[in-house]
Amino acid sequence: MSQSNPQLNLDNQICFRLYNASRQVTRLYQPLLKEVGLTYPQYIVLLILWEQDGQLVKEIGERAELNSNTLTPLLKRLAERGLVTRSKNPDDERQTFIHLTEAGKILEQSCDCIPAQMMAKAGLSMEQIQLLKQSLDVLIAQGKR
Amino acid sequence: MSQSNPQLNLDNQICFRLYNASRQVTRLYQPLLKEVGLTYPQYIVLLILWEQDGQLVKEIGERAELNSNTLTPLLKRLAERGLVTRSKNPDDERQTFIHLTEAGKILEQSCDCIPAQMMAKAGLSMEQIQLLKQSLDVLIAQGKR
DNA sequence: CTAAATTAAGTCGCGCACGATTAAATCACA
DNA sequence: TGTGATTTAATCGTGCGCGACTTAATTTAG
Repeated sequence: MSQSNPQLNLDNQICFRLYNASRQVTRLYQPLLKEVGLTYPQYIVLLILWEQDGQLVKEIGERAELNSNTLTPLLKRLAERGLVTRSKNPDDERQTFIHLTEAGKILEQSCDCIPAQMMAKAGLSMEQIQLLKQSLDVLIAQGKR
Repeated sequence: MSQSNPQLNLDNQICFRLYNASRQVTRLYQPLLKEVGLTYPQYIVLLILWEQDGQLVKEIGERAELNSNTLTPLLKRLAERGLVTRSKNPDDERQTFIHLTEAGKILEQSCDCIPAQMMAKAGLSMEQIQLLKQSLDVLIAQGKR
């Protein structure tokens, strides 16, 4: 151990685990998402739209914690694939509404089985899941202060 | 709730929290890392080198769970900033050794205070940290199966 | 001893993330 | 009513992540 400061040790660093765990989970999703031709962030955005269709870019951004510099190109790709439409709000031309197309709505059914498959892959008990959720929510809340 | 499948609901999805928490933590690090001019992945790689200097690209990759297609450009940037050197192993010319420069070693001292500051920012108890680590380790292990 | 297989690093292309900036529309209010 | 401030989306540049591939060196198997 050439480490002077034990706190710098990677094994003690929550940051490193979080960074890796997040990428591992994305990798776990990949084979499932590949079947429906979606990337992980695209899937997140569609989850938001399946929850509530016809949202503004800003509203999707607040839910996903992503800004227009990430969302605009992503949404354009979803539009090119015919999963969503992008239309200006005539009452306020600064705003862009995102609506699901029929294809986008139908895709929800194809994704129905993904959460259950992921739960199985993750290998966590319901109890562990609950604890993990709580800890992550604290971290997420801290970032917003 | 326009949601047919309750498992698809974002609030129930661990994936979404993990994805957000990971980015939030990166954002929490940013003001601290900006002072030393590092990105978050660069900091991770330097943590690995501060733990053990003189590693192969492959070894760093195993520790960080990153491949050469991510590491090579990142290491080149660190080399351009004079924090590491890249040198072929004369005994096996396929391999590239990464060594810290003096500047790279000195930078460790500047980063000494980062873990403690992050612990304060994260707002988690030691108990919560331990639980979080355990859950994340399970997820990370699942990804490797 | 050489041909095939393996290994390590690098290259390429795409899609995020995100800071910084811009442009346009709307709002506030003097 | 005009004008400066604010809001919203889009644009731009940089740096990851990662799948797919290439290149070069080394190992192995026959």
